[in-house]
Order: sequence, then C-alpha cells, then structure tokens
Amino acid sequence: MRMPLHPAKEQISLPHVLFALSDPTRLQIVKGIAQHDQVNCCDIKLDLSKSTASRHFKVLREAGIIRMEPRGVVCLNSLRRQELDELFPGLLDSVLQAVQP
Amino acid sequence: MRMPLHPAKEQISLPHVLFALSDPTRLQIVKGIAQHDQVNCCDIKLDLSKSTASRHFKVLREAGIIRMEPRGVVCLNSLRRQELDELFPGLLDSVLQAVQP
DNA sequence: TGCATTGTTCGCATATAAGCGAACAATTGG
DNA sequence: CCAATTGTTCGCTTATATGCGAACAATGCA
Repeated sequence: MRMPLHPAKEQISLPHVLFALSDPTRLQIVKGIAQHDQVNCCDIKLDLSKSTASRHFKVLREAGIIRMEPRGVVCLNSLRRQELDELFPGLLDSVLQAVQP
Repeated sequence: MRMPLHPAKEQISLPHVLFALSDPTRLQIVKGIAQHDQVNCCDIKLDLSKSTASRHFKVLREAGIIRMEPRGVVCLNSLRRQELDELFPGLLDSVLQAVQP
C-alpha cells in the first residue's frame, strides 16, 4: 500500500464534502466506517469492481471525509470526525442519521 | 410562469439533496433564500446566463430543497424547511451554518 | 525467494453535469 | 392588443463522473 494523500483541514471544502456524500455507494461506505470504525476496504461489501470501489474510497479521502492508514497489506479507514465537526458542526451526524439503515 | 413540478416529500432522497447542495452556486442560492425568504430568482445575483441560473433552480427544486410559487411574472422561492427537517433532521441547518458568509 | 492478498492506476467507454444563446411561454401594464 | 419582463426549454459544446478489466506496487507468509 502506498501512502495515500489527505487534504489538510483548511483545504476541506463544503461543496466537495457534500459531493462526496451525494453518492449512495459512498454513503454506504461512510456508514460502514462510522459503525465499525477502523475497517479495511474489503470489509464493506459493494457490488462493484475493486477498481471502482477504490475510486469511491479515493473520492471520500480527497474530500477529507475519511482517513486511510496503511496497515500491512490492508488499510484501515476511519472518519475524520473531529475535523469535520469543527469545520461543519452537525453535518456528518445529520447525514449519518439520515442514511437509510 | 408555468407551474413547476415539486417532488412529494416521500420522493426526496438524501443523495439527491446532497448532490444539489454540492455546487457553490446552488449553495449561494439556498443561502440567499434562507436569509430573505420568499425571493424571486433574479433577486439573487449570479454571474451566469439566465438559462444556467434557471437550471440551478431546477436542480434545487427537483431535489426537494426549494419551493417555487408563480406570482404573476415572477416566482417566489422558499425553502422546504419543515419537510427537510423531518426527513433529515439538522442537515439543512448544518449546511446553512457551514456556508461561508 | 516466490506467491497470494490488497489496493492503486491506466485506458477506455458511456453517462451526466454545466455552460451558453436563441426561441418560446406566461403574465403585467400601457 | 402589444410590448416588456421573467423564467423555461432546446440544441449544442465541453468537462467531469462512473463503470470495467488489465497491469502494477507493496506487504506478509510459506
């Protein structure tokens, strides 16, 4: 696993965050990460090729929503909760609340 | 002005709402409507052709975020606050809070 | 050292979004 | 009735998103 690039907190923008969250697949990913915290990518079952899944993770990462840490052959994903809450108070919570179970 | 089509509350979906909000121009529109409530389209100054502006309003309307009521030659816009708050509690508030002033 | 595992990247195809101007529709007011 | 105003729609162009498979990179394990 190569080290993925994450935007600094100041670079995170509301439109990009909302766009990243506007896709049902990515909402599922975010929900999965929020529920279990620290999951690797293939823990979240998606009916997609791995290249497409990888791109969805990339969109979330580049929007500043998730953090990906290499752990050997796997990478652990977590939400950038604190930073997002500081930038956009209440946003992530309301979205997670609203995602259908 | 023809009568515009609005989705019923049950048809409003989170991904569509988030997508509609993921554009800076549309965020400006939403903010403008939220601040003044009941504004007509050309009250919100946009550096866009009127056809493009019209499409942005249409995206917001079809996502269920705004309501457009014909008033003569003009149409009045308002947020569908109550329905959105019922569907996605806190979402609209956190977005409005986060939009840069 | 080899090989399986996991994820990224590339190239390609298709679909959707976003921008504009021109033409159209509906209403108001002279 | 006619013209001005406001917004929609259409046709077009360009840019971006989304999907896939194949090839590549990095790690861990036998």
